[in-house]
Amino acid sequence: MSDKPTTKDTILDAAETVVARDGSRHMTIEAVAAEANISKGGVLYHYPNKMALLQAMVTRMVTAVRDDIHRAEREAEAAGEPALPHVISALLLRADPQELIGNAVLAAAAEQPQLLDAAGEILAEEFQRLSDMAPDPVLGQIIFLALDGIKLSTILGLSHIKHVNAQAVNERLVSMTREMYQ
Amino acid sequence: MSDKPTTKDTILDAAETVVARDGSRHMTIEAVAAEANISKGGVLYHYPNKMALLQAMVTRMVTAVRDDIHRAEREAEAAGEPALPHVISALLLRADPQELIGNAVLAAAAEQPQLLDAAGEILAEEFQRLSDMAPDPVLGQIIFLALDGIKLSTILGLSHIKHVNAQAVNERLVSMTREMYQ
DNA sequence: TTGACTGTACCGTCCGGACGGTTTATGTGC
DNA sequence: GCACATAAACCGTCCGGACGGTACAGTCAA
Repeated sequence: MSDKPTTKDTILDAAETVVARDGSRHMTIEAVAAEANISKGGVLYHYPNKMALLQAMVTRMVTAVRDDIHRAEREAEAAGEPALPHVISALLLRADPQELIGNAVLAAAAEQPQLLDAAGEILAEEFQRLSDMAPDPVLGQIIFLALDGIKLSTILGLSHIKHVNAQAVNERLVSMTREMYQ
Repeated sequence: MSDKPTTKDTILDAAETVVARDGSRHMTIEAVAAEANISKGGVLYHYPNKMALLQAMVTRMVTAVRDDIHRAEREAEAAGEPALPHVISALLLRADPQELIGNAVLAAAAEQPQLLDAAGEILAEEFQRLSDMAPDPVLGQIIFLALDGIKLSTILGLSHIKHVNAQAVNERLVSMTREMYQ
């Protein structure tokens, strides 16, 4: 089931690669096709127009994040532990191929910011729900915001974190979460 | 001296408005010109090409942030207090016209990600220096990351914060900073 | 036979940028 | 106070190239 990625996913991967490397401005259908080793007609066969491609990029990202969250919650429940620390470290350790996921956000924001409205709603509800279940909801929010800061500045190439001991920051975020439960 | 904004600044404001409203993809020289009530030729008189315009947007943003930081540091020194809490609340309270500043980052990332390299270096050094002077540097980093999360998700229209008591988060970030010094 | 493509050609539109004007502001000499 | 010069600020138009999208004939494996 996980052997060969579908062509649709190959195309989405290629699109994210192009965005990360060249900027969303240069994410043209032709460029995506070339990156995916597919013809332009082939891309348009799977996604009838560019909007559909962007929508698919955003949807894939949101569901990937939500699945990670839910998986971490199930693991926590199975272990009889509070969910939040599991969720935080899951989100920190996300094995995004080359940190690519999230370039979907850039591409969508570039073409039409409203494309992100639905995604924003879903993620907002998710994070609201999670931080509300923390003993200290405000601190929970702050931790999620720090996660956003890490991810978004990485995507944008603002290298705050590069020079920093990222490992220390990660560990601290997890331990801060754990300490709320003591 | 501060009566009439220069045409150059009017153009930069217009560019940020367009990016925020229509997406960086639609930030064309014509669109910027229309927003600024200037002709296309007029824009190209002040910025010889689009790259120069983008560069100016980024530069203005970086210097604005740096100036805010330095001003807060001077105020803290004058009051004989530690700098960090002043800096944090200054950055939180930035009176960006409509939160526009920072769309420069989006526009630049869209056209050519390398445009942000220099800006990223400058901001990284600044934040490194600031968090190093905190009693707990890792916590300082985390607080700065939370600031990034707030600003960047606002720019991208990901509305995590909207539903949240933003006031409470802000106050908590400041008080967390203060508590480091006790 | 069908679905998943390839390849090429083409159209309409948009955009960056060049260019040649034209107006406006600022002196400068008398 | 005025004529004039000069440059800065700005306008309107045009061109070449790129891009999104369409169309369609052909390939090829299952």
